[in-house]
Amino acid sequence: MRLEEIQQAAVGLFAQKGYAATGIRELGRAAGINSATLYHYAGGKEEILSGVMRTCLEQLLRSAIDATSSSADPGIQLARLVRGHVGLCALNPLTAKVTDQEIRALGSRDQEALIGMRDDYESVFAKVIERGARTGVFQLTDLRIARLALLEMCNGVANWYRPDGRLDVTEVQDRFVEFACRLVGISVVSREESGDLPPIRLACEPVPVHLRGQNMGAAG
Amino acid sequence: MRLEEIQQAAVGLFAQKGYAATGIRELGRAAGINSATLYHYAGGKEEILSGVMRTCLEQLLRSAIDATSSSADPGIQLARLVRGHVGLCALNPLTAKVTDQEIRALGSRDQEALIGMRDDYESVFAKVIERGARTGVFQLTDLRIARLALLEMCNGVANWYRPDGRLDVTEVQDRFVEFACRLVGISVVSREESGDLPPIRLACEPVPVHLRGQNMGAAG
Amino acid sequence: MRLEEIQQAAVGLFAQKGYAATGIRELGRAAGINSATLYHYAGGKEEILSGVMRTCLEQLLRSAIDATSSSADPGIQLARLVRGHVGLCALNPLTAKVTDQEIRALGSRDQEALIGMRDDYESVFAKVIERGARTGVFQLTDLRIARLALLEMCNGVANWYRPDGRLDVTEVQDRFVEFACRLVGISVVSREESGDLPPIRLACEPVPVHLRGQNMGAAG
Amino acid sequence: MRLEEIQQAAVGLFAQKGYAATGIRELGRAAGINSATLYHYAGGKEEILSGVMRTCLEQLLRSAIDATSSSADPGIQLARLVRGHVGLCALNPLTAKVTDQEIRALGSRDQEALIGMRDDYESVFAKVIERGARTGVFQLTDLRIARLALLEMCNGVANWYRPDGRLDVTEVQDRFVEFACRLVGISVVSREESGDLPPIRLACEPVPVHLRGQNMGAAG
DNA sequence: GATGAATGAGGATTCATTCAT
DNA sequence: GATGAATGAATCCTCATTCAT
Repeated sequence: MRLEEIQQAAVGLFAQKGYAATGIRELGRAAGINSATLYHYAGGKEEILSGVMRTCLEQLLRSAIDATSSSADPGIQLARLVRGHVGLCALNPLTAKVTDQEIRALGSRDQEALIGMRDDYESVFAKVIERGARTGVFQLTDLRIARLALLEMCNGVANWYRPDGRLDVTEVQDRFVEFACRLVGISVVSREESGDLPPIRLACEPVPVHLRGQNMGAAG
Repeated sequence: MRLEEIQQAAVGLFAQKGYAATGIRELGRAAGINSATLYHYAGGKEEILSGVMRTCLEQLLRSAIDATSSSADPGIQLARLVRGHVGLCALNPLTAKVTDQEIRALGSRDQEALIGMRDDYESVFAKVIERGARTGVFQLTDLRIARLALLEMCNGVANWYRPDGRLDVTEVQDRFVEFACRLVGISVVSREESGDLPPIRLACEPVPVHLRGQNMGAAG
Repeated sequence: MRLEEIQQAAVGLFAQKGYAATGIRELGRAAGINSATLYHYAGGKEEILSGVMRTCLEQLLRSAIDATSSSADPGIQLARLVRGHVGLCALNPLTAKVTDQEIRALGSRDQEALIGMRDDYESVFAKVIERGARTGVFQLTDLRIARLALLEMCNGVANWYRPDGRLDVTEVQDRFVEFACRLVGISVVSREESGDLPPIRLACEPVPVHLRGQNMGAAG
Repeated sequence: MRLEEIQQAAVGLFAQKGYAATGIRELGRAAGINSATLYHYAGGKEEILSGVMRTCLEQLLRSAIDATSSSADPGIQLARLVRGHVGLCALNPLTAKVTDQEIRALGSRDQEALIGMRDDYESVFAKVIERGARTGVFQLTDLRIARLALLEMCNGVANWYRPDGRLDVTEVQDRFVEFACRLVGISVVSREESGDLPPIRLACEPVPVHLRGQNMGAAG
């Protein structure tokens, strides 16, 4: 689909140079089309950004619901939340980075909606942490600080992980589950208990170089 | 000094809207001067940004050297590094955020120099972690991931802490020292062992509203 | 063609006010388009200038080669060079004036290239004069001074000749051939021997008022 | 005197970059003073230019009157006019160049006055040529073309002659007297008949490098 | 006499977007 | 479906000039 190619090009540029510093002609060039054609498929610069962010946040929300629905144990829930978040950030680092950093670029309409989604997502973490602490499972002094530290740590994955690097996604997920468990003061949740959430590649994430041409038909 | 007022106004806007999305007239308006006058004192938009970032990174580097020079214990060194980093991020959240996110906006000349400083800073963390792991003090599987997780977690403070909020800086520092110790698998380093580093307010950090006018003479 | 209209407007203004004193909005207004549109067709102020100068110098070079290729007699060659140069300056006075005076306004890249072309052109004169003097045909004491005097005299035509004035181009050419011959100390070369070079109007030369609308279709 | 230093700096820059492309701060820097101080002595950018041009044209006019007052012979008068003009252009090439090229930069008030002076000067040439032709001494077909060719040829000296070069001023004057005589069709006027006009260095002409420090007191 | 500070106006250029083709 | 053409608004920055010190 043409829209997704445009989104991929846009995510790549937005992640690298920032939304405001990326020109619409530049976007078109990266997508291989005229900048006017871009409006036909994607409807404008801001709409591209909001579409990408919505895709990302929807997936995060779905992932969070999955993570918390199959077990009532706060430790397992937390581990699965972290595994899902880190998985998404590792497989879609550019999309995740853009989603995390460019909300400010949106007009108030989109901004409010997306901030709402992000708040919904974070409140899933907040509730798990709260229940873990209240039931005495987690050893935490300040729940809000713990949640923020945890989320920032996980978000950070998007800043340095690259799918074409030496590290396996699962490896990184394992480490972050371990960090998260230590952070809240529980023993590490095993991969068996936290690991059946297949990480998902978003359509808007640019395809890394080492995967280029893999699933392309005769057209290319 | 006029330059510092300009830097404060700039940091405030850069943190809120991003460097690229902030206009020079807007900067002048925020600083209470004509945009042309701004060039007289600060020499241009990019120079303002690079000056702010240099100030911030220099302070971080100084802080890191202090943190690692008074004790050879990796745990204590790590705790002091974290305390210093979190202290700076908490007292200067906007400056820290801008420094963390806008390196890409600089020309290659400044960019290289500042990336070099940042790398120097991070390598202090890397060395402490490496020694802690090698001596069997820290319990870590992958040192690089641990360092990145730790740094991102600490950097994140700049994204949510506000000096005019309910949280005390010291409180946040304590929590993050605790998180860091748990992360590397050691028992928590006490405030006595990690805490004699007075956090420093940078001249370029905008003065929060609740502190405005506090130390101003009759002139204001 | 749009580019040529822009060049004509530009040459008119550059000749009148100078390159540096001519604004880009002013250029757009004179060409009947928005200043941004001007970039679409012409690519910027300096590019307009360099394009005009290149056009002019290329024509001069071509003319000089023609002038020296059909006869080996230094006197005839000189007469034909002068006839060509004066013809171009008379038919394209504004373009010639701009080409002569605004090299300094260009960046070093274009400047070097165009100075090279001008030097090539002048060396054609130099060679003819040198051969004329060496063979005893010309009576000259200092060849370099003679060449410079001759060229400046001819260039000057662009400063005062106007195609819509009372003087015929051919008349001016005849006078200058006469002057040139006297200058180097030979008897005047007849029009038959020097005159079969049709003077050429450059596309970038603004159309004088008295010729406006002459060859324009219904569209205008 | 301070004004003359400023004028010298200005003439140097105006000749090199053009009036419009020369900044007032640049002027100050070249003169070794603050741009605000420059207003104290010279009264502004345009006033500097008009002052320089007036100095130059006044000298030319004086020289023309001298040239035509001591002999009634058109040939001798012409030779002396040329000798004077070339002498001034050779000794003050930058001033002469600026005077010749930047009238357009002035406001209408100054412009009219200076164009008037220039016309007065050129009419001296016109009258001599007219009388030479009417009395049958000069062999000319078109008097106006001859005058323009002659003047442009002489003006051109300012474009290539440099006082610190290999050529002697007197040598150049001799050559141009010769050219002028040939141009109007008379035998060459001897140096004895045309040469007792000492060329004058204008106060606004920048001192060439090879003469620097020659007449400077202990102050420098 | 000399200057740093200050500014409104304007410099060239790029912007996101629309529209006729 | 796709694009070149077109533009008003905005970009960063420099301008010549004034003035209080």
